[in-house]
Amino acid sequence: MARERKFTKKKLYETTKNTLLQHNYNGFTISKVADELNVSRGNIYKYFDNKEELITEYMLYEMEKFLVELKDINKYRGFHAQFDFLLDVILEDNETHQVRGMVFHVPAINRQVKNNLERLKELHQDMYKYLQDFVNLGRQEGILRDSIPDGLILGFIFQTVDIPNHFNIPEEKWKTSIKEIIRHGMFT
Amino acid sequence: MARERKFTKKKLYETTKNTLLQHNYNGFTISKVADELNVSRGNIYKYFDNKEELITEYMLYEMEKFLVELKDINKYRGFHAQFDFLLDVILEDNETHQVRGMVFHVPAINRQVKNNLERLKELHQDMYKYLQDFVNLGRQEGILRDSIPDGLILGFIFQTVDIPNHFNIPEEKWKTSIKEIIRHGMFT
DNA sequence: TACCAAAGTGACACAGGTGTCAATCATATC
DNA sequence: GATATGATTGACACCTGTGTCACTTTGGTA
Repeated sequence: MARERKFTKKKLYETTKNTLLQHNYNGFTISKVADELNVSRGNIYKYFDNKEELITEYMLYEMEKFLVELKDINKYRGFHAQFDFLLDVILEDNETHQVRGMVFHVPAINRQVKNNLERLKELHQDMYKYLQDFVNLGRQEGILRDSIPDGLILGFIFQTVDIPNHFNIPEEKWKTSIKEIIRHGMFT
Repeated sequence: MARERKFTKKKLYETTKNTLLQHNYNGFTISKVADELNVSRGNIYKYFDNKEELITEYMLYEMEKFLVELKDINKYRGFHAQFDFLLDVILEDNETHQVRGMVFHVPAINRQVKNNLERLKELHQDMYKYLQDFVNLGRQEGILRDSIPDGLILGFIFQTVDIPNHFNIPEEKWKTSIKEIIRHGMFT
């Protein structure tokens, strides 16, 4: 029918993610993405009207992927098993969670972007429902400290997985240490 | 002698800090700072040749202030007392620590900025000396878990104080919960 | 092999930020 | 009141990124 595309949607999203991680929302430009893909800027505008649409659509893609994974948390019985699963999932692609925080920087410049942002908000609420069930289970089983408010429990988990591994501690050691520190802190 | 200034250096630094927090390094512009101060852009260039100089000099100002506070850690005897002091200091102006992370985005565009960045690196190392002594003390006193590597201990503390308080938990409750969770985790 | 639809390009006008500088303004001091 | 000095401003030229669009390229199909 027509010419072959120089990049797939997946490759484009991957580049979007890397560019966001490297330069943050404000340093993100279509030019950088185009350069990275060895493609002209105009080409990208064939698929996305502006960078806000590209970014929000990439975010929807990531968020939907994450929710599919997260749903499996209910396959696990007991809080301890769910905790282990959740941490594995989050640690696996913690980069995604860094990107998620940038949502607040995206201005709703038009109807399309506005819709995407609203849909993202919905997905975010879905995510919180699963996580809240998880926290409730922990409370029921008497595993989570009563003195720590719900808002801090989840904030704590998401913040902890983003600790930069500056000293390049090996991945397995890193993961088990992170879990241990979340469970029992750093004091003996 | 001459006309009165429309803003003090302190006020300028304060605005710089707020603008950085709100827009990140890449969204930071001299225009925004000037607007905030109700002053013309050109006026700010009388005191700083470019935004990199403004930002790095502001960072030096904050870092020096922080180090003066941090030095007092040695007035406290025993790891528990030092831990309590350190967390109070960091939680007090945790915004400053968010800004510190932006150092890596500042390009060394000229000699002056390069010097500032080098000086910042030195101060950062000074800071780490104090913190490493603190960690060593915790190890000596057998309070810190052996299984958790040094690199994670400090990363953990700095990351934890940046947890966003989305649910507006009252400050005192927040602080004590943060300390508790760092000390003993969220499991019973 | 000629066609044509989708993929891709580069040039254009525009928007906003940068850094400079001559001109203007405010005020302490004489 | 005149004056000198430092503060402040706004206009200028430049740069980078944006979004658009007419045009070119590619390759499957009639």
